[in-house]
Amino acid sequence: MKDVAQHAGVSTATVSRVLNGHAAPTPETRERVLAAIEELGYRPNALARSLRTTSTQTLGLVISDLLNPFFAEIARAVEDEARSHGYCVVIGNADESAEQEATYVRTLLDRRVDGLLLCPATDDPSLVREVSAGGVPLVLLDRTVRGATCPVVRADGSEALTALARRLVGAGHTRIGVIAGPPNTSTGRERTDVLTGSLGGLAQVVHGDFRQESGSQAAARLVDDGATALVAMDNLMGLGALGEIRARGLQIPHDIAFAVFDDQPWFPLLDPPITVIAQPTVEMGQAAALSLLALIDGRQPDDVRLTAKLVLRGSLGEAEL
Amino acid sequence: MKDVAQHAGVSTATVSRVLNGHAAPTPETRERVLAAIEELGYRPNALARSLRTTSTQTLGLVISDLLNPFFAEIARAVEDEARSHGYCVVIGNADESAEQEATYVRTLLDRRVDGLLLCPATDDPSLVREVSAGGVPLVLLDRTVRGATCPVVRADGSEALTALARRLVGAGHTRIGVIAGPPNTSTGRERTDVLTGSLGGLAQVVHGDFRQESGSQAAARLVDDGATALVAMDNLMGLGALGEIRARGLQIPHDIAFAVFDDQPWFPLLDPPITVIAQPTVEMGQAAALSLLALIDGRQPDDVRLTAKLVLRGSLGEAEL
DNA sequence: GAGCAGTAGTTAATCGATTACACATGTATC
DNA sequence: GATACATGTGTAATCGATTAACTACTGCTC
Repeated sequence: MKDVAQHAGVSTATVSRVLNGHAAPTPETRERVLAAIEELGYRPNALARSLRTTSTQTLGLVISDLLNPFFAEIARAVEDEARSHGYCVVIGNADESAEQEATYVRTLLDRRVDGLLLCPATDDPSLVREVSAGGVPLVLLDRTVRGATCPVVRADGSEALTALARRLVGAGHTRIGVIAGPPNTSTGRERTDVLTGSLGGLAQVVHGDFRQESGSQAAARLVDDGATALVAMDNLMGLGALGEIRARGLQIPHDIAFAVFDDQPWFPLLDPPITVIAQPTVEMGQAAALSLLALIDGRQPDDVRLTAKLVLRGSLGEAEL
Repeated sequence: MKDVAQHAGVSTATVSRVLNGHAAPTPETRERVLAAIEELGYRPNALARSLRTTSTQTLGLVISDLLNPFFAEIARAVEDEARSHGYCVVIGNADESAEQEATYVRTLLDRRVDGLLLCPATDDPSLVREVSAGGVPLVLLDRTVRGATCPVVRADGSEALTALARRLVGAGHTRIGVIAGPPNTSTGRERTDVLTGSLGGLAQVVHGDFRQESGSQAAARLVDDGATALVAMDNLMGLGALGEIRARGLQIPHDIAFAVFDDQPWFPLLDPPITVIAQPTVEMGQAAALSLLALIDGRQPDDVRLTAKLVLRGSLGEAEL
């Protein structure tokens, strides 16, 4: 910057004003400065700028697993929305581990992100408190924590789950296997509670960890126990369950009815196509980014609840008639 | 930091020394400083530190599309490897657009990443030159550019493609549809060249853009033209092609043989499971991260070529006998 | 022509760390 | 007891920007 100033025969203050579009400099000076910038190929140092202004134009996003297409889609949406507002997004992968999540959150805070989007790995509010205590704008995404005091953006699957339960019961299933998420996550618990609630005693629950492997294991146990219908509570566990079903040579829906919470582009390609509860991922990402930007802006956004929808495709068999 | 120093009754220099594990401070002073840090909940400002040290402990990763599981997996691997070396990764989404790619690269440079991993959207070397001119360590990943002068990490699918071609020809296919990537990407061109080369005149090529929609369209055209076998050059176009095949009610492999470049966890779940050329994505990500770290370290890593493997699963029909 | 306002630009403090250099103290050596 | 050397700590410059406060100049009014 000093070089540019010298080159243009002005002070660094003037260069800075040109850079930041301040009113002061004469069109003529402005020209000279811009020419010097061009000539020297100067690019401002964002670190120095941020240090001075205490704004990094950066949002932090900590998610559980980038390999989970659900989160990838959310990340993508957040990123798009943020960019269109002039913000960058730094993504952190917590790998469903509370410890790694905490590490990442702290790293992001150390780098002075302007705000943080968090998909909490567990119910535990301590990390959220820590962030709030630091005064950093925070929005929770997809999941919440006990006694959360910050805006939350999530999908509401109750209606869809109730509808799904009604169909399963209506079709005469009496042993319905639920491959649930971890009970210490809000999504894991709530979805399962709603579904088992509506199934009134017909449900058998096995908890997984939102990963493929746990899906296969849960499916194996539930099928062994005589389940005639299986509902997986996220797409990765669904993938695992489908693998197990296939490995056992079971036919959907003839031998077993099947549904997944979370849609994926390849579900319609299976035979039969898989019935799902589709979450509005893109909207969730957008809404979360917007809430966070509002918070950064000093406004107080409301919580957002978007509805997930039941999409019938055939894998429930007669339950879809 | 000043507060901590005051609290511990020392100067900021000493605090800094404790923080950075310098030899100097007395165990006793160290204790006092650490106590003060603890008490005040002090966390060092990474911006200020980076400004002073000119090192951000951050790598930039610019990929074409986070929604493409291939890149998501790579991103994940890069991130893991980087973290284990004490580095953070900032991911940028170029969305297969050269322009957005350039924007992102510049943003990352402005933030003074210590090194950059780039999956170039096109063959054009100008962006790469710009980065190199800036003296920032750079490694290309998955794709290369014309006359690249920096380390490149990629998968070599020649052998697998040749093997695939041999099988298709051997099984008597005479109109083989190739859903190719964009000709202005190295992967798009090279894969297609190798395959069509080994198919010796039996290939019909339609270029897509590595996205689902273009896959369906290409598949539609090729099937209309009488193709009895289809090869998609990446998983998203493969997804699109499968959709089209299904929409037309064609049976794999009876009506049409099918294979995809890129494996995905759900390919084995289809009926029949899809034959693929699997790329070692995790290894690619790791290798790229390691190469970049080496470069940052002042060493000169070699190019890395990992081999992609043909995985036969049944979707080629008699070609797999 | 003195007084005032307005404009364009400069000087220097500042953000929060790191670190070369200076300084004070204690120990070993002759 | 003077000299040298090691050791622990403090002082202040520095990284590259932003910006409040100030200066210099022009032009206008009375």
